[in-house]
Amino acid sequence: MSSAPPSEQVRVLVVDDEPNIVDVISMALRFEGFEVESAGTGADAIAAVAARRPQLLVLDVMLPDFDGFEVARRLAGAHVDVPIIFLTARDSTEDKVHGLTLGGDDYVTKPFSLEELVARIRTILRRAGISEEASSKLVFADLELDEDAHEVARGGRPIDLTATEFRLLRYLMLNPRRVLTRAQLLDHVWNYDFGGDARVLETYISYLRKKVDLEEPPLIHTVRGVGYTLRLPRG
Amino acid sequence: MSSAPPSEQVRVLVVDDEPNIVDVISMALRFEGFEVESAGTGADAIAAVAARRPQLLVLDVMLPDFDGFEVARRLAGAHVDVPIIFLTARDSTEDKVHGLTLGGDDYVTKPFSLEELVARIRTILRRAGISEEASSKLVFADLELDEDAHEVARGGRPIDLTATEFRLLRYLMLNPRRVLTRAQLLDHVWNYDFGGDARVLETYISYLRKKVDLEEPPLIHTVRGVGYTLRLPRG
DNA sequence: GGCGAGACTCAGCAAACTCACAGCCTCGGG
DNA sequence: CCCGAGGCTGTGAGTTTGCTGAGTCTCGCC
Repeated sequence: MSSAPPSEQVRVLVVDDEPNIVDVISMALRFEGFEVESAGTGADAIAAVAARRPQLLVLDVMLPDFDGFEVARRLAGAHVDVPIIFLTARDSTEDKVHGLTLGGDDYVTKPFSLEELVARIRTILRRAGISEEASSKLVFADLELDEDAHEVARGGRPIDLTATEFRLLRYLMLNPRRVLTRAQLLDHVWNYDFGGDARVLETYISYLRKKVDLEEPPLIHTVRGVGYTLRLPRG
Repeated sequence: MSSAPPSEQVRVLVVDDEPNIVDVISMALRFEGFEVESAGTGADAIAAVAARRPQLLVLDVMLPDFDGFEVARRLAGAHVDVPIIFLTARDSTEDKVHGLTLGGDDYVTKPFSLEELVARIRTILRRAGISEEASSKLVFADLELDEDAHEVARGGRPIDLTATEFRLLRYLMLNPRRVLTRAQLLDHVWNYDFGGDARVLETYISYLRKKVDLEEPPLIHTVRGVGYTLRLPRG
């Protein structure tokens, strides 16, 4: 939603054996302007990489034939140098992934929010020089958010945000002046399997306001019956 | 109504097993300049998509054979990439819809107002680049309404409207210079199952006038015995 | 194992909104 | 000019919606 697709779309290969996950990720990435292929096994993944030469892999570590690390190893062995984002469960396999962020790679633990995944993808593409966008900074009025450094400042004064607060603010800043519905915010900022009380959103808006909007002109506005928006006070 | 149909009409497929709902939606959309097909079951829907290649689906989640999500899944499986607006009841199924705003998709909970539905359709077509209109702004004389930002201004001065006032004004602005009957206004702006006193309409016209039409040339005009219209004073 | 931070739930309060109603006003026909 | 139907608007009740402080639970860290 944020941006129009560039003249040349970036090709991404999504590898996961759960069709639901593949669907959700594919939809979101297509919508973000990526060209998406998918595969369900390690073997398919390697074949698809050879055939389509994607510029980035989103790769589940848990695959029916051999695991994601093995896929990465084989690609490296074949001198295919493509950045990878690993999807991992929040369990023991998480440890194995730790060393991976050393290369161009990164990982995201399931369940994740789509915002999270897209942000990682953008970061990696930027680092790899593939993306069109050079900056990792979002700016609205005197509010700044650095996606890479995970830093936020208002009027130059740094602000500490928790992970959820950060994601929420980032999504708002990606869509300034547009009213985002509760559904959109919940879908993008919370994990894809979040099934809880929708009122969390209000709680976090409240938190954000207390940290970000205490001073001067408030930027976070409620649009009753619709949702929230980031904008300068009017008139 | 709003605008002359583009050289090529946008094709919409409406899927619902309640003939009443299909009729109401179809009529409204045809009136808005869409080319409308309909189907009553999931199987029919898939066949119709294959045969007619609609550019958008309005899809009830509750269908006699298999549900709307399944239809979506099968279409995705067949690599048919068509945006979908799901119709859902305000109950447990509402939860399942969670995640749908991720892709190009969206949902509307029953009972909805036709204005609501049409607004969502326009937004999605705009986002998907299918619509002829790139802008989310409606303009009539010095009155402006931004659908994305949910902002209204008269002569540059911002105006605060409630949700209902906003829908009513939007419907008027979508049909400038045309006289809209009370029935049309009630049907489009209020939920289709609204059973209350038709005099609400007058109340809201009154509200709107106080907010929008206080200054200079009044734009909202009563056509006695018929309805209301948005136009410049004649003479 | 205890502690603290963060994520989420919950409930009560406050404000805003929707709608009904009723009396007044206006328009247009006779 | 008078009258009636149709339209307008102030008042207020009932409901919805949103905000916030307090509490629970989990998890990582010491």
